[in-house]
Amino acid sequence: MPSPSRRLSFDPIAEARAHWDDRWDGGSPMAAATSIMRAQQIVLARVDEALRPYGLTFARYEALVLLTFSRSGSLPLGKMGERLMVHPTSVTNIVDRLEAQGLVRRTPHPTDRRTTLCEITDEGRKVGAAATDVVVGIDLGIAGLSDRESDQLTRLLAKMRRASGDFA
Amino acid sequence: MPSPSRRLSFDPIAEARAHWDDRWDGGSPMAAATSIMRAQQIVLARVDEALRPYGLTFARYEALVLLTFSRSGSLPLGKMGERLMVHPTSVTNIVDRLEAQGLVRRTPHPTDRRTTLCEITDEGRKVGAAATDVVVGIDLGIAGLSDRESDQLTRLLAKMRRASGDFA
DNA sequence: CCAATATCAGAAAGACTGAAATTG
DNA sequence: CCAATTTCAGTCATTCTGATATTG
Repeated sequence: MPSPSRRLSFDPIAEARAHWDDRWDGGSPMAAATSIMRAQQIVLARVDEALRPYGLTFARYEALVLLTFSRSGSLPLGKMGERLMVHPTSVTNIVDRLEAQGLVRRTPHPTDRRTTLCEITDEGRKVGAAATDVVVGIDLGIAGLSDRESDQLTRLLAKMRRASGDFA
Repeated sequence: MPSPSRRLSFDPIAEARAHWDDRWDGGSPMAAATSIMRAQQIVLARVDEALRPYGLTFARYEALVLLTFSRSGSLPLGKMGERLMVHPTSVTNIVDRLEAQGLVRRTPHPTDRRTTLCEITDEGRKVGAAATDVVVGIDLGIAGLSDRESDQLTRLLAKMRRASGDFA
């Protein structure tokens, strides 16, 4: 449990919003940005807790899922970094750990010998599936929203991500 | 800059969503949770970059703003931890650094001698205001949204946070 | 004696910089 | 010779656990 997080009796962001508007312009984006930061803490705490029994962090879990969803079950490390938005050296670290757990293996790229492929193992698929069962089973913090609202949230964040250059 | 992050040619979450729905229920909350995680990376990267000239991280900046907005300009460390959702030892660390920068000072609590107050200094108010000018000036990643959409986003996330026990 | 508060020591995970090795 | 890919060494900031001192 990352945060002892006793429940507050009020919404700290709504309160801060009032102060923002008193002194600065741009209260809307500021409140939205702060909301994103805080929501992320909640989601991350729950997911990491759910993944702990599997020896996975959210970052490693995401890598595993990415490989599961890929056509060949393998991807160049560089591609993984792009998709997961992580530093090249962090990819190395993530794959190191997954490989030590036997969930992925490094294989040479068939044509480009500079690149290394990361391939998910059978065990990796098993663990990934089991972990996903747990993750979809817990309340991700999103449970307070209907599917319609969840999708609306996803859509708004997609618009924001697109404008930020996350994708085209 | 945390992520080299070349722009992708597609939305990775929309793509993953299709795979989710093929194999599991609960695609909506999963996509929303993943969107939150990814949006946070974008916001954090931009804010941290903007704050670097001031020697502040987002966590320390938030602490500074929290004190600025407080009535007396000071708060017990424990209260700060609750508000910022950080571990008690992390509060100690944050305040240590802010104090070393001369932006806050520790003062004894008038009645409860167990607790320590963290008080913002004049310099802290100055730096906090200057940093805020920069933060509201940059594109937080939210610029792709109208104020109306930003507020909608904030509202959805507030609903989610409330349901998650963030506040009552 | 118990609870709350803050701190400390230590460990761990993560992310970054800068450099190197290999290959296209 | 330059660019791309990955790795390594090292550092740094952060965060957690467990323990401790102090006080209510």
